[in-house]
Amino acid sequence: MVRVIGHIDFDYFFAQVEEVQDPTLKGRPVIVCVFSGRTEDSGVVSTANYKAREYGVTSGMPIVLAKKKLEDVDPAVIRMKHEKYEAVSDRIMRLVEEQVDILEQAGIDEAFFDLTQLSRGDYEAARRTAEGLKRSILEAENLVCSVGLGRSKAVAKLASDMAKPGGLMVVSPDSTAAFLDPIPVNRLYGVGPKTTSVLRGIGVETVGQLSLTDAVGLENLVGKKLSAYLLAASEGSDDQPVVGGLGPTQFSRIVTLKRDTRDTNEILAQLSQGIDYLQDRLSASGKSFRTLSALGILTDLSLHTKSRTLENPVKDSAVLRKCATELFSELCRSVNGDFRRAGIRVSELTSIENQSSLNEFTA
DNA sequence: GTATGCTTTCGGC
DNA sequence: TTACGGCCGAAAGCATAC
Repeated sequence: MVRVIGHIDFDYFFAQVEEVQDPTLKGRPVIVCVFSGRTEDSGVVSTANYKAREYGVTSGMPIVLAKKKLEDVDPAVIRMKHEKYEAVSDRIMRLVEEQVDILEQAGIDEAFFDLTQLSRGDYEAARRTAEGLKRSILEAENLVCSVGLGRSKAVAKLASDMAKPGGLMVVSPDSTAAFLDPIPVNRLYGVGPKTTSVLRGIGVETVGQLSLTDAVGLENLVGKKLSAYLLAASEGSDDQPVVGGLGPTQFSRIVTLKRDTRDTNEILAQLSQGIDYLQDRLSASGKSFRTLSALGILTDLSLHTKSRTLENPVKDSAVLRKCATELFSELCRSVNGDFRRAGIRVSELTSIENQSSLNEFTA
């Protein structure tokens, strides 16, 4: 049976949550900002509502610049409160989960879902379900979202994107080819700048052109595995499943330092709470990590990292601290300038149950 | 040579 | 004129193994 996959995306999520909580904000430009604490207004815009975007404000823009662009129009400048948005997101995700076969959360403000069983492959039935979803979210939380339906995760995601703001786009199996054909190849999952430029080299700019590419020639160019995937994806027929119950695959903490420095001890002191936080998250989720990375962002905003993968997963806080110290020491030695921001990340997470059963096998 | 795993960097939100 | 976060997962760049 042809699958029915959905993607849901909460529009300008953080700013919209703020609007719902304070209806007097509606109609005004709203920017939700991360303040780094360096100086009064140092930091960036995380999310801008559509009114603010009309004046050229985008996410990632320095707060000072956004304020300048909005100086004549009385913007609401709001400090980001992540826990608040997370609570709203959790409620919405649970609401959606009740109405679909499987839900796969993909970040705080988006998720994939599978409606194949529920709709019995009928796209009109699925459309009604999607409309019901949007309605229930509007009734329960007053929040607008965009939804896309299609035969694969990639198609569903592209469709929800095109449905913004606040719409629903259904790409039936029959209309999939026509929908995908004009889309630039770099919009496909798995296609970054490198692959895009390789494809451009053989005159392939759009997904439609990709689907007409000679399989053998493509294989010689990008390898067997990627070429098979690309050709499947170009027809919307890749079969990546929607997987429920997945947690995050990495935890990280990054801070803006009190002052620029390349002193290992100074950096570690300011990251100390962050390390504790990662330890707490590991414990709370029952995970061990195998890879630890030290991240540093120089004053020119360039990113530098050092990472280490251990032979076996660990959850021990002493190991975490010791490795972090060593990695930062190496990182500081390897760069020329001073760091403005520093962070730490644990990845290659495994749950403790898996680890013990693995030990039984390897013992 | 192709697949796999690790490290580093990139890009989206 | 400049200004500049904190996450996440993906992509690319390698090294090594078969």
